[in-house]
Amino acid sequence: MPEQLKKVFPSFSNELIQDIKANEVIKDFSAGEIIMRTGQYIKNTILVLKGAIKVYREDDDGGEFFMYYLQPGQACALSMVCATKNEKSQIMAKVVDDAEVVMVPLSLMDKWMMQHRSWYEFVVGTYRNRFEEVLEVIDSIAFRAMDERLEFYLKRQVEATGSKELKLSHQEIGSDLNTSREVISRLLKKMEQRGLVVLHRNQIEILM
Amino acid sequence: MPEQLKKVFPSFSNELIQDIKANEVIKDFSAGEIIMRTGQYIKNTILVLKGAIKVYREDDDGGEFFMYYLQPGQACALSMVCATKNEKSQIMAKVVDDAEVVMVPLSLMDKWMMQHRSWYEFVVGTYRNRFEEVLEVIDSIAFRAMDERLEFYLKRQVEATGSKELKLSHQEIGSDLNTSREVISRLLKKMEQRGLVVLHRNQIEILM
DNA sequence: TTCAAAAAGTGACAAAAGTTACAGTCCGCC
DNA sequence: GGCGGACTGTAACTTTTGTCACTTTTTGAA
Repeated sequence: MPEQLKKVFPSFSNELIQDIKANEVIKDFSAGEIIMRTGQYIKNTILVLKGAIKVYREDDDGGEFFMYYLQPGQACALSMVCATKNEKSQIMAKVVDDAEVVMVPLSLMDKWMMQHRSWYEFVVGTYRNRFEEVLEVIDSIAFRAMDERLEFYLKRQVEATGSKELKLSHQEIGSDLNTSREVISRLLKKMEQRGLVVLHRNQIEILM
Repeated sequence: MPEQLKKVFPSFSNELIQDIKANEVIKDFSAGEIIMRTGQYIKNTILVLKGAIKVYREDDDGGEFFMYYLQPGQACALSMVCATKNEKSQIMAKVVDDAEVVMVPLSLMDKWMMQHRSWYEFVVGTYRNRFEEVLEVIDSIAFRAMDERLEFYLKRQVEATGSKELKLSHQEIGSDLNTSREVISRLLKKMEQRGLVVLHRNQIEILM
């Protein structure tokens, strides 16, 4: 297990790995499970060892808006700055590929920040990367119309999954982008006509 | 001057204040000036002593999308995690009320994080607050139509300026929300009819 | 094999937002 | 007091997006 940690988080120092090992709880989640709900109290920082997790922002009427993926080697930025306070989660995290995650008690965060240079750098880097990713999401919704937002969304899925065969239904894309299935179907058809994608049932082949 | 720092940043320890004092450069900016441009290299962390600064996200075609205010006692979150790397600014910051800011060289960031508990807590808190604010901005554009986005925008202006008399033209609101002046005029008129605002030239009186 | 549910295609229409065009109003300045 | 520029109001129109209704296709389970 420490070998796996070291492999997935190569920047961590050996002492840090030891410390994590001494305090870790490893949990398995299967696809479809919800790791964290909006409003729930955050007690742990989450480090992803395996699988894929989609992070959403929710509104009051049940809408879900996709923000980013958590992949192996990454961590939930928000859970890292909740400090000791009784902070509630501002996001919802859903497992899409069977996942294995390390849960680190929040109480250790501050200590490790001071003790472990590699942890400090990881946290700061995580924060910066997430912030920048969220800014790009803002760009797409603030400046772009739905057709471009869809392209942006598909490109991110390709990046995140490392595959050009996306296993997604029009319905799922629609709810990730907070629009309707019909709109997505319409736009995908146009993209197919432009030669950017090939459509199959439950699968989209990206040619871009 | 150290008194002013202590007053505006009451959580800072005396040692931290001394350290800042030893390294600070204080700069004045007048309304309309741009403190930071998109793509510019970040060399300093910015602490606001006085005035008001609006932070924008820009797109390639000259569009500007308002994200949040920087007020006295606050700092630019993004400039705090740029670390030593040659990071480029992802945002644009425009002074709207004559401002006085402390510029702290980025090179000191890491050191202070380790040395000064109160700096560490300030940075982490800044990060959390900005992230949460940005998430709310995402909510407004992802889930809400323009009429509700406008209300959200006006409420934030009231909060930020501490006044219910907003000195804003329809044009400025339109470009902050990345829409046209006409749309804003239309929606404001409707809000006036609903009794939520009173419209004047270059000024909106908020009754909510 | 059949049947129900999920997925996808599509036309028709409604609503929201963006665009164009122009008129009226207020303000500071000469 | 008059002039030019910035600000605001508004009608008419287009485009984009959302919604409704219905069909067809595919898949998996009984």
